[in-house]
Amino acid sequence: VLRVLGALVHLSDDELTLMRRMGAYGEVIPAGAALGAGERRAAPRLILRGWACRQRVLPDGRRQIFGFLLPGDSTGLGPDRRALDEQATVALTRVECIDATILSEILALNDHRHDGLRTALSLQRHHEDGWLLDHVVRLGRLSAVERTAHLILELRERLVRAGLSSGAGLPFPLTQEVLADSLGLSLVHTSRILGQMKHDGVIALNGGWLTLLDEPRLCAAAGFSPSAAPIRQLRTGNAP
Amino acid sequence: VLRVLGALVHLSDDELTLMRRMGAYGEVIPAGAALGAGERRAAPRLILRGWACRQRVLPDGRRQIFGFLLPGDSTGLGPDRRALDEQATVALTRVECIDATILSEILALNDHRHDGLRTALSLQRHHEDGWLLDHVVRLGRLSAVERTAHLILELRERLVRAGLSSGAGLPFPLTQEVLADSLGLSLVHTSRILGQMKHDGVIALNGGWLTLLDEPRLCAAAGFSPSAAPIRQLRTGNAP
DNA sequence: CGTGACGTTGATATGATTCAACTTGAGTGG
DNA sequence: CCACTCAAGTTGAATCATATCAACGTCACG
Repeated sequence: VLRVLGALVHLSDDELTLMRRMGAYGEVIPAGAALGAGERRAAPRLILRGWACRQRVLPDGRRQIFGFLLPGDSTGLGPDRRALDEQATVALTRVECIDATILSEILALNDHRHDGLRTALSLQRHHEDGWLLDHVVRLGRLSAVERTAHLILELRERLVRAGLSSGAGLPFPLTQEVLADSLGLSLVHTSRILGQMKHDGVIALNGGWLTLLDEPRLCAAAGFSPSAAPIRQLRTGNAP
Repeated sequence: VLRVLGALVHLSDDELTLMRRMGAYGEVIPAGAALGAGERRAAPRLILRGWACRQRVLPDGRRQIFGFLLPGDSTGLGPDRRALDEQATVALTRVECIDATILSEILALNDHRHDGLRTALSLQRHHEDGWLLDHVVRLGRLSAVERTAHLILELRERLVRAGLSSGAGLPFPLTQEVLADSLGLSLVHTSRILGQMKHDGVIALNGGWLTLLDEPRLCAAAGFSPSAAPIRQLRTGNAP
């Protein structure tokens, strides 16, 4: 599963052997537990299997999920501190991952032989930042259906790249509560939206597996289609 | 105004002279215009005066603002590509800024004499990422009043650091439309929220100047107060 | 055969949007 | 100096989207 990362972003040379040796630092985190819990400063980690999310919980219990970590994704790896990496990371399923502290130190040496890995990881961080921006747009400007469809499509794309989805179907271990806390919706409303999408024959969902039954319609529902709504003028004034 | 940046983050040595020389590359951007419009790839820029924002516009005209750039903030400066820097940046007021292409190239040389500047700028990027995460929480989990109050407080803190606010009042050149597109609300609703806050004597707003009349109440409204709402249990099941 | 996690569904409440009208104040040009 | 225009803000009424409350179904697991 680790070659996922290599394949996912870049060619690599004897970096592969380095990565394989990292396998020695594998660990397993049960669903619901935090990655790096109990550590003063969470160690960098590479996810081999399972899903996790980055989240923040408000004092009154409300939760907001910033994004998801899929197999092949990493956290804490990279030269500089990153705000996302400082948020709590929680396993949503059983997660198999690698403590990449050593890897991080090796990369910090700036050995040219590891340039490939460095750029690969930096590219990944860049992607994650991009997804975060998409997330902002979802939360700020998309309707509930649009948000849901859009997130599904994002996850599918990422899973396809990671070799975990053929395109028409994808593993989908997310609880509706998790989905809701990610999309900024209530649990109940999320359930209704999903129910509606199933009823409309756009998706099917059972046993943690999601199937795209009508991809064009799903894409359209994601809202980035042309002429989804009449162009909203930016304050036209009271002219005509 | 530029020493704002120096004071804002870090001590510096003869980097100051470097920065002063950068003044030669000053430019003025009228309100409403995009920073870096017409450039194939937007040049790095340092803002001396005025406000700008990073935004994305959907095909159907909806707009989402990711965050604001205040005097002392920069865009495009730093070793690696950054997703935020690749979004459109638009001047909200008349903006005086510096084309920092040269500065960027100088910093890329990794001359140790400029370590201070590099870390200062990297810190700033880190801050901006943090604000983006706050923004996600606002959009996803705060009510309209909470969002508004919270954003006001964030802007105040930043302006205080930049020496542009004494704490009780701050320049506030944002249109209600801009505010709405930032907070993920409609223009009309934003107007009502502001009106209500004024009516309640929490803030006063005129002529682009915002005054905090009742800071404790504003902080409370920002929602991060204890017991703002009954603790929401995470799916308690149907026990009692 | 309880118990708890997860999902679904209905009824109702509320927060936010939309549409539309009306102000106000700052230019601008006659 | 006044009429005109336009950007910005305000307000009311109707409507819609989403939240909340509450109940119930189902399945897995001890």
